[in-house]
Amino acid sequence: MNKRQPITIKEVAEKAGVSQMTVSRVLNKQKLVKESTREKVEAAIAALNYRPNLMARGLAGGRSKLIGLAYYNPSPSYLSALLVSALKHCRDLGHHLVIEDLADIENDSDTSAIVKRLSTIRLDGLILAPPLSSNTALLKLIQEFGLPTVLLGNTESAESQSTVVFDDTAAAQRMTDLLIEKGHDRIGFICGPLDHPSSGQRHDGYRQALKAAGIQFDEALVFEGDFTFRSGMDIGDRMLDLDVPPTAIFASNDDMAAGVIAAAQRRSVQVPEQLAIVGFDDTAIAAAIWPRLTTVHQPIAEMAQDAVDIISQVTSSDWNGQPLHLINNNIQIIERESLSERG
Amino acid sequence: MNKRQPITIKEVAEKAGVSQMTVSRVLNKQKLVKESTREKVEAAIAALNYRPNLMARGLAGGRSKLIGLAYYNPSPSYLSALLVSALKHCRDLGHHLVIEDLADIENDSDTSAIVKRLSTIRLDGLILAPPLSSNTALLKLIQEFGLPTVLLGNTESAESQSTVVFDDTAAAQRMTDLLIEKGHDRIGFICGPLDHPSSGQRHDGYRQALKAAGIQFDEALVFEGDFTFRSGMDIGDRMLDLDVPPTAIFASNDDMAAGVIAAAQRRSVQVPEQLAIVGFDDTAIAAAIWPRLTTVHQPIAEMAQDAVDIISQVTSSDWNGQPLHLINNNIQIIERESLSERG
DNA sequence: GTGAAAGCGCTAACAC
DNA sequence: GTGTTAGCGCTTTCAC
Repeated sequence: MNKRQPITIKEVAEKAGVSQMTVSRVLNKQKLVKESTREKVEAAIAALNYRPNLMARGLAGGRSKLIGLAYYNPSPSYLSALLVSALKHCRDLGHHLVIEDLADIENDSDTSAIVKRLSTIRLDGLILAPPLSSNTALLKLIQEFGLPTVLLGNTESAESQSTVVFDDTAAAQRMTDLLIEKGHDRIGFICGPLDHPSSGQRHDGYRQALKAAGIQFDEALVFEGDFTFRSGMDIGDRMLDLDVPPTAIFASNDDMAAGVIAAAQRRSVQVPEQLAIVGFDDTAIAAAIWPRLTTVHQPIAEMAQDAVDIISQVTSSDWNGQPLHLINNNIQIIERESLSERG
Repeated sequence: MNKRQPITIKEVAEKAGVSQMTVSRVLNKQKLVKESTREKVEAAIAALNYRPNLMARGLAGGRSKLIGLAYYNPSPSYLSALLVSALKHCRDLGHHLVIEDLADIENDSDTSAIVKRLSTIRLDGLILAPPLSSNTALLKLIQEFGLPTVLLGNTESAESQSTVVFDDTAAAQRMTDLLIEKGHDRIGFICGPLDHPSSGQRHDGYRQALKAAGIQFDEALVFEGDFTFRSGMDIGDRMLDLDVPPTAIFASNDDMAAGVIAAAQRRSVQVPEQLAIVGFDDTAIAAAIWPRLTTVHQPIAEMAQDAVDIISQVTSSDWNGQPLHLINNNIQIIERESLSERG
């Protein structure tokens, strides 16, 4: 068909018998166009099968319709969940997602290299997944650069940038409560990497629940993992090697919980009869192992959608300049087979 | 710093005391610039911290530096592997990845809507993940549209579009050989969805290996799954309910193999002692369960990289117009705990 | 409510 | 080797 000669706004204007400007107005859904004119233009657009050129729009106007999503060393399952949802919502809103894997962000010069890289694409906005969202050096550079940004997950810093967060503390507390309710009082905890603020918060939630239940906190039952299956398995082994092993283990994400299950199965410890194991996030892996994980459902999809919405709003002309802060309070515990009443 | 007033090529040209064109040549690494001039320009670029504007480049020249990656209903683990590698290679080559989830591609009108959507972004090229790469209606439309495309995974159609494929048949045959070698002769097979050409090929490889070993093919041992964990678990249950269950099960991907392991564990069938289970792909889940999966390593990362390379080549000026066809023969079986010598 | 002119930042094609 | 002249397709003024 239209092999390498795409229809332009000019041709649409001619066909509709109006000026380019009017077509542009229709395209941008501006209100100051007479209904009959709008219809004529829309007919011409449809007839010619016209598609606006994103590049030209980006150059001339402000918006590029491109939203960046940057991450660093994510858990694959978290990333997929994030991507799929962000993508879907972008599509609905007519945006496109540009993915940036900020793999080599180790020192300050890397950080500025990344900002440079981001600045050649003319992103309308940027979504930062944890733990990037708490990398203050990066945040500062991006802000200087003036790119609207949404921070995902808890961050200590940013009042000045929009955020979408989950109440990790409350969620971890709820999960620990459940464990206690099921009769456990010797509960191991696997913490996430400390560069994720949510790691500390999940740990806090765990401790608060213990305290509320009058259970003595035992440092020997807390280990730090790195969110990988592998680390969960290693730590599971170490916990089971303790003189008095825990009767339940709460891992700060599903991958590590799956690792603990593997460690238990390898040494024929029955789950959940001899050892209950619970996770956090409710990503795909939680239901893809046996026994399936009881886990905290983190509404990653909703949060991704909110992040896209915020960029979309911030980009629009009627925007008061204030950053938005969304707290997602949709805390749910998904109960599956990896936790049962303690016999 | 440069809040909303980015440096342009003009300023660089002034600072370096040359014309915009010369700066442009340096930017595009063209050879016809005197070394001393090039150095001057590069110094100016560095001093001003200049970043070219992608939109302007895309509008003026041909290239947008944007590569699309489209998929439909992928297994999350396959998708992550693909993404991570494609992303990394894009970065190395100075491209950016635009992800398109073609979720609602069910009928022909959806197909053309998608092509329209793709046409507003000015993609340099498009990578199609299976099973999109064998959707002939989509392929035809994209070709008419004239967008350079790389098809990932086996496709029946396309001689006219570039491809990057894996020898699924040979790989499945090798895996089946291994199973036979370990003493199995009653081997269940879980086929993938039939809209993936590779499903048929993996099945072929399985049958060819049986034939070569003189083992009678038994239709009752073949089931069709949909690449999900869930379907693997269901089919695992059905296989174990057979009057004479298989001693080994070969699933066409890792997620389904993990499902079979879960089904076995749920009914306390020992893996691999009572039932050996092997998968295909060697995605993250293969090593994230216990026992870990023996599986065919599909070089997804290499293939993604090749796909990006092809787009990059096809985009460049010295391109003879012929589609490229890469066959990846890097077949490896990763042996882990889910398969052992039959006792 | 609509149109005309100008130009966003860059590169193609041609000069010199 | 390098500079000049035109646009790429659209949106922003600012007229009418």
